[in-house]
Amino acid sequence: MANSVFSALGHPLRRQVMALLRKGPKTSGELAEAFDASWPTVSRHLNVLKEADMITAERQGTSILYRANTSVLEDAAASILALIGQDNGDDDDYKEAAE
Amino acid sequence: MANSVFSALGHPLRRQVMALLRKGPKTSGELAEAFDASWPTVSRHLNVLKEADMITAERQGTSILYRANTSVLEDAAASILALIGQDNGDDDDYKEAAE
DNA sequence: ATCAAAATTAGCGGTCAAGCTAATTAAGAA
DNA sequence: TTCTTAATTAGCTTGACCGCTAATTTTGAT
Repeated sequence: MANSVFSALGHPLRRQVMALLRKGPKTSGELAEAFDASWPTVSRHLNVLKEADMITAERQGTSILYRANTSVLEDAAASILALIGQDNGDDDDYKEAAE
Repeated sequence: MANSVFSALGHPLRRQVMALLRKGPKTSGELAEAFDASWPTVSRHLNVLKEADMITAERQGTSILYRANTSVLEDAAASILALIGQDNGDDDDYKEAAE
């Protein structure tokens, strides 16, 4: 969902995780070592990304492999562009519409 | 900056404000009436958007006109696409890089 | 069964976001 | 000046987020 994806992107560490995963899957340990933050802290950020469906986790023996889910990011970019597109969505009243 | 833009997009009311402003400038009052939230609440959301440089405010007599700043959203969309692009940014170590 | 490594969960303290009502500023009209 | 309307700021409460250390789970090896 849009809320969780944009909120997840709001933290620089999480954007950097996505940038790292762009180049291929990585284990939690590899990701944790790439940052100054403690391992539990990185792990929690990974969980935020997973909740937003931006990454997938797969057990690989003793480690867990994370992969980026690029389609969610494509959708996010598209929804931003829709916000500034000229195609007219002509309703003006958002009362009761907020989640 | 990326942090504030994505965080701002994390709230549905703020995305809806941007969607409304896509169709032309509006006063704070017009925006406040479009939502269920109280006027002060909407006003604070507008301030978040302004801090993120996503809108501009201009006094117009007794009202204040808000306009969308589309270039910031274009940049945001581009930076998401960069996160999933194939062009190789070959550094793997984000230690000390987090803000 | 035991041990070590990988990773998450629990728990704590501090800060920040979100909503409201009430009070205050700013501008224009009478 | 005084009054009304537009909008923000102030103050408060609630809940979420962020970082850490310590404890727990899970897997695989001995």
